[in-house]
Amino acid sequence: MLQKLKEEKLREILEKGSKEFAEKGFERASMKNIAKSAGISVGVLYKYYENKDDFFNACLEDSLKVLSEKMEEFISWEITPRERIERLLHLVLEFSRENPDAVRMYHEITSSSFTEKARKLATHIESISAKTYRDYMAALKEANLLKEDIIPEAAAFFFDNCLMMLQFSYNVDYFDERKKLYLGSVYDNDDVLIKQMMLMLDGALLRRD
Amino acid sequence: MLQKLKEEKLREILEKGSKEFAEKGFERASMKNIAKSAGISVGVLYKYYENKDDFFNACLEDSLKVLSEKMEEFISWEITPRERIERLLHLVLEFSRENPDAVRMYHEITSSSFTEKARKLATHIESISAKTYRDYMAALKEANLLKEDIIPEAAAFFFDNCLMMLQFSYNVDYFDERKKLYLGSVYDNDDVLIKQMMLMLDGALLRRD
Amino acid sequence: MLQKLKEEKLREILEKGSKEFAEKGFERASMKNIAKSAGISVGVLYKYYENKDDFFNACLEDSLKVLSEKMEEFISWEITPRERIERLLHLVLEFSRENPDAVRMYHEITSSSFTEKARKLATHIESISAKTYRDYMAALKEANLLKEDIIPEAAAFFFDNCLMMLQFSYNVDYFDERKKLYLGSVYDNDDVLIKQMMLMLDGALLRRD
Amino acid sequence: MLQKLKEEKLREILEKGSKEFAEKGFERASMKNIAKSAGISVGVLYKYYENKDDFFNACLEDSLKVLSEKMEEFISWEITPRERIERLLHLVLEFSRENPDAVRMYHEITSSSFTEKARKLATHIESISAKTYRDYMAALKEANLLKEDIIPEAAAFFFDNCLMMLQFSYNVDYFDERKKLYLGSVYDNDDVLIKQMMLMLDGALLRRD
DNA sequence: AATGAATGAGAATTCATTCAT
DNA sequence: TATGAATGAATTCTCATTCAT
Repeated sequence: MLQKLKEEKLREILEKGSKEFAEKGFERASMKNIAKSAGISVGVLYKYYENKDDFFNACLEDSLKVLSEKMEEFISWEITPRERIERLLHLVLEFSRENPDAVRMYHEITSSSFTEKARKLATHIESISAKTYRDYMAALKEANLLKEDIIPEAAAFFFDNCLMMLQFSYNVDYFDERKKLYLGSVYDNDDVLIKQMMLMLDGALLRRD
Repeated sequence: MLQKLKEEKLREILEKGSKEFAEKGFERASMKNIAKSAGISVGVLYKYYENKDDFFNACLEDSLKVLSEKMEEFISWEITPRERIERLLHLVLEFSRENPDAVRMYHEITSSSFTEKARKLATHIESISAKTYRDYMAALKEANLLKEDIIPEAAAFFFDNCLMMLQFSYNVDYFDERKKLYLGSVYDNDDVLIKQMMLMLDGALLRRD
Repeated sequence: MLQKLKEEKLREILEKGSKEFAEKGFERASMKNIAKSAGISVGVLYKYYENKDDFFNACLEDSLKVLSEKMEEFISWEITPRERIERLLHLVLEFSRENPDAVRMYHEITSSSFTEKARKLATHIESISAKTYRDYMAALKEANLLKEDIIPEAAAFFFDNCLMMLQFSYNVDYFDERKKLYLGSVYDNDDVLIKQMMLMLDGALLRRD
Repeated sequence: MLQKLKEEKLREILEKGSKEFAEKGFERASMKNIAKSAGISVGVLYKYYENKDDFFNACLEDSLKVLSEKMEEFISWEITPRERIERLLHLVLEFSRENPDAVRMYHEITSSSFTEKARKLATHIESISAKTYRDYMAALKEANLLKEDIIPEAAAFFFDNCLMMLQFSYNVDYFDERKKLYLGSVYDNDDVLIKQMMLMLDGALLRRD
């Protein structure tokens, strides 16, 4: 019972922390604020986490855990390449919608001057998706489904770039506004956008049958 | 003469400011540092600019000016669509190489919690490229060169997303490391990457002739 | 049995407390640390003692108790004045060796800004030795053994000063290093130092026979 | 004029700092308090000094400077050994009276857990007086004025111990009260005490002529 | 007009003390 | 009764901004 409560509290602390970091960025986020919004005292924050950096890493790790779990699914699907791309696009948007702060925190660490540890954490996640996508593209190549002339690694990079921008576009304020600039609020229709992305990624990567 | 001197000084101030902001991010950048590296006193900084935010905006504006100038060229070229894409990819990398701080500052404002003014400034630039790319895609459509089924606005968005990631990949530390994860240092060959991007963008956007 | 256990525990608490206070000084000593090293919770510490000050006083009192016991012995010895001085020097060093924390805590309260209570406690001990030494010097005077012209009270003060510095020199880091500065490690020989002190105290206080 | 003002201000800062450190000890002294009592903002304190430790060292150094200057005089006097001792006793009291905070700060660092730098500073001063006194005792020995059997180093140590206790007794609250315990307020007469100390030190160290 | 010393609000962090379990 | 998690006041230190010189 006590354990249960603790876990719930810990969860709330991480969530409120992620929220603050996602909204304000590392520097502008305030430990006092986070404590307040999580309904605890600063002391607790420093009981569980050594310092602000450490706490940020914990929030980040917590946020990215979900992401890497999703990634693992990706491999297991037994579907055609086109379906896979489509499903991944859906997955990405779904994840973004459910974990906006995760995406925002992720974007946050792409900013300059971050702790070694935060960097490593993010790079770890990246390396997972990098491997996943590279393997996938290599498999496509093997199956003669990848366009001739295209290097699998470059394809994987291109593919992830597109997905990353998609995520940012749905969660990071700046990119969201930018998306509207391009698509207007008319096309603020996820299905249309996904279909379009599908078409372009298909054309970019896959051999015409 | 005095005017001339001032302008040069102003130039240096903006450059040194952009450098500091690009390297350390807004919060970690220090007004004192900037003044020092520009060879002036903080007092002067505050004579020209109301506050840190205001000065950041000035640096950003200065950095992005070059970007929007380049953009205008884009429209004037009289070349085939494929050439245009290739040339743009080259242009983007060239710009990145010559103005790394511009790209980094640009990336900086994509971060959370920025001033209204900085946002507007960036949005202004974005709206220029958005219009440019949308017009271009519309023209392609008109000329029946854009792939059937593809909405020009979505194509423009997709296209700019790719270019943006390319810029970040060449200038923002985090994305640079990420690029290496995907491509390894083996493919750290700009020409190969550009050619690959070309192939994919071509396949994504343009009708098969 | 329970009482017995408690007493042992109390003993350990006081000892570990004295150790921490002696090593780190009042401010840097941590209640949590003390509790931990005594194998209890902070709650218990605050059950027995009102606050840090109060606990410090208890530790001090405990440490100084031994000192005042030793002092009482001093009076009972039936020996010549010279023997008495020599024996006291030995006693002081012995005490210092067996109760380094007591000496260090004693030194600690000589520092500025201590509680009224701690002050009173120490003053109480001091007043015992002051009386003891003054009585002794008065007795020497009576027996015409004290040097002519010397006021017994001044002699007692002088005598205790010497003993106090001796104690500090053997227990307080700073004074230990200082001792080495004067005597070098060559004379880091207690017997020689005591003999020398003897000679000087003898010459300072006692009438030439 | 500007320089003059600065120097005066600096002087006040160091004095107010020394006062606070002398009165409350390092830990209890508050930078905010010190700034306030010196009529400046905390920022100034941190402009001139890196941190609290650094500022403490500066205060200490400033306080001890006077002490080491006085020490140098000691060597130059051309007087008889007995006169020298007497004059030194006067000097010590005079210094104590004029620089009570210096003595208190000095006593403060004899407490546990101090910075390496503060330690070195104090040890430096100590080493000067150690050398001075040892040389002096060696010279006395040479001139056959030191008591037979007494080792000059031990004599120097003994001598400085007495002087140190004298200083503490006149400046550090605790030792001041202790002095009264021994001497009562009746003998709170410096001249008498000095004369008595003279007699005892003479008897302790010097050969009977 | 230029300087850079001074200001002081605000941030991170610590730790004696309390109190729910 | 014992525990140790939680509290929050207090402390050090930073840095954008001001303003006397």
